[in-house]
Amino acid sequence: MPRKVRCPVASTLDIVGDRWTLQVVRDLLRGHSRFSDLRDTVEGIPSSVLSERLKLLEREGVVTRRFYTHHPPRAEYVLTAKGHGLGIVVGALSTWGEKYGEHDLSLVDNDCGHGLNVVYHCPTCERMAPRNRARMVQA
Amino acid sequence: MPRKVRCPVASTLDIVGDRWTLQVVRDLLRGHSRFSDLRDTVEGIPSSVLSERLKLLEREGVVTRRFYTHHPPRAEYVLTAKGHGLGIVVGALSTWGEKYGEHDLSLVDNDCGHGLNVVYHCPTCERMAPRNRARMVQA
DNA sequence: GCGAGTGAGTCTCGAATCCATACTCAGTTC
DNA sequence: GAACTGAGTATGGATTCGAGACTCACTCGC
Repeated sequence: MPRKVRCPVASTLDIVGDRWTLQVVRDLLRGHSRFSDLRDTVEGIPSSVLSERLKLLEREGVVTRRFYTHHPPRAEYVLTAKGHGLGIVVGALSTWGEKYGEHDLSLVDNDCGHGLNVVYHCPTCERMAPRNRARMVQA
Repeated sequence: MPRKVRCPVASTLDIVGDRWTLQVVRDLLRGHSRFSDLRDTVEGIPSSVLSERLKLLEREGVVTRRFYTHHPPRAEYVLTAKGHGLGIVVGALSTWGEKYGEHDLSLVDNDCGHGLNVVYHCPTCERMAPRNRARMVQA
């Protein structure tokens, strides 16, 4: 139960603030949707933890569970619009990780094939904002 | 000890994948730099956890510890360039949190005062990329 | 029809973290 | 010189994590 009104960073971290959840979201974004698929692609996750995280994400409206077979119950997990919104968080983590380490995955634009960054953008002025202009303020 | 070469999301989460670390970074970005200051602004953090996180962040080159008084040793923590790079991650969490809940803080452009978003950007083509064009690929 | 296999989890239990609270230590202020 | 402050450390019970075994309901090959 989150406290009444708080910092949006804190309340987001209540949901995704652990080592695994955003890796699950990453792989859901990449099109993996079945339990066993996620267990294999999210390296090192115990199935008990995966099971818990998926339940939490479902409660929070980030994924929906859909049965594609009922008779042996076989579920797949798909991101809601809210869940897709977490893509940019995963992208930001990826961008930072790519910059400061060597990895075998990277984030690219599917059209042009170039590497992508994540930047601040003011939708009102329709322009990008440099990082040092971003401030958190009391509403 | 991170395994050799991995997903940049996973290795970033090795450092910041917990409930507190990105809240500490958020407040460092807002200009809070002393231990007691952070303990008060990061709501609910136990001082032992804050102490541990700051040590980890220092080891990882995200913050540096600087003594502004030696005689009673008084330290302050400042973000490195690497640490400032995490700002965009905090921004992305904030943007998502603001969209899906009520809060009393929000992320704005310091110049124009409008609310900020976080978006993908291709630095090569110098244009923004819609979320659905972002892909993680094998390098 | 029967044994092996598979997908989607649950169970168990020792190990690692977390968190609240108390405490320390070196000055500083009243 | 008593109380306070800033910057942590220590302790110990509660919680969560993680590896692996287990379950359950089928399906497939023979």
